[in-house]
Amino acid sequence: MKKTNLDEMPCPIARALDRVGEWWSILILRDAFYGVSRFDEFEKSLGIAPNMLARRLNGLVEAGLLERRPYQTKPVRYEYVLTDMGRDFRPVMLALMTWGNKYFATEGLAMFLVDERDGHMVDAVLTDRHTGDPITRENHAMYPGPAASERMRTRLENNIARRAAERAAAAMEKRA
Amino acid sequence: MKKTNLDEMPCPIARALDRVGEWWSILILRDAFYGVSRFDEFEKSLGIAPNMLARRLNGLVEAGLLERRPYQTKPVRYEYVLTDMGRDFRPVMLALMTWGNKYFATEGLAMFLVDERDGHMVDAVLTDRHTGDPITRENHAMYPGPAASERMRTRLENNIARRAAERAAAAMEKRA
DNA sequence: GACATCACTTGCAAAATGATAGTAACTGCC
DNA sequence: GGCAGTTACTATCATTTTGCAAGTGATGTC
Repeated sequence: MKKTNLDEMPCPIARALDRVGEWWSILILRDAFYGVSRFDEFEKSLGIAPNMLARRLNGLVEAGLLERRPYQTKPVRYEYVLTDMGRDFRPVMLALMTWGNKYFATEGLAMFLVDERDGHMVDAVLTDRHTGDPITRENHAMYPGPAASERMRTRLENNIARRAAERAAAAMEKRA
Repeated sequence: MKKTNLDEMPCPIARALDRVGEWWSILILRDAFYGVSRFDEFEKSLGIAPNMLARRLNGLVEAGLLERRPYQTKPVRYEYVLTDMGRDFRPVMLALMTWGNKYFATEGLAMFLVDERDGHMVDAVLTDRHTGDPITRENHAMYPGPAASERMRTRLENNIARRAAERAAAAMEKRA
């Protein structure tokens, strides 16, 4: 979350991190997904210092993930609620949770995803919306688009070429 | 990426962030997914100062996402490659990319996901591995598991109760 | 009128970041 | 044999960020 000027950085991952890449931001969003919205709730829930919390909340509001809105007058008090952009961040959070559960839930699960229609525990996987196929290393790769920088295009094309070569070698292997 | 002692923090999201939550870490992983593996490649690709790069690479190795291994002797030179844990981080990256593309690709796409079997562009969605249903705000929620802290359990249960009440109210509305 | 609530701000020490420069172990070239 | 080039770093240090502790202001409650 720093000097990165966007012209030099068309990468969607870098731009996303520019919004949520600071230490507390994602934890604040996590709480927002639980329905936490008030300053003191965040403060207690996270154990964060109030000045840090104020800085991060302002940052997330500026970034467009949270909206600061008054919930009472006399005295005016504000709460912080997710915008559409913020709500759309949920898949990232769930992917992070899935990964965390897989590797760091050494004393058992602390939380998991449930389908509330029938109460079953859900294993979240990324799939192709169109075909329904799971995304895999074997079948899927990133490709440069029209807005890619030169550097990015080169990197991605190198990767694509390398993968093609590997596949060709594997096919040879199989035939032999 | 700091003082957080794990006993106080069973949340899988917090633990995940403890490993990859620092500013450069995820960008380094992004490059690793493109096949970048050498110190100077990362340095050039990211435009990062070498001391920072060394710190982050060491961090990611310690965290278990990268493996440092010699690729030549005379002189010994090391490269950094993804471990299984690192490779499993890919869905998080792709979710981040999807979100970034949706909101910040103002000059057009810089990169996108392709199914290389037929070359079609993929829209990645999180789904239930078992049923294939997409994960939605309406149908899915986080539930506390056996390893949840008291605070976390309370927060999640509050959220679940709030959602149930909202659903009940919505059902009333519909009936009327 | 003392106390509590809530959303913050201020001041400051400690820690992290990052620009610049340097090192170490080689290889290849003339 | 010497000198540039490659690669993977480390060292130094100014700047920036973090985060603890304390304070503030508007209001309502006992």
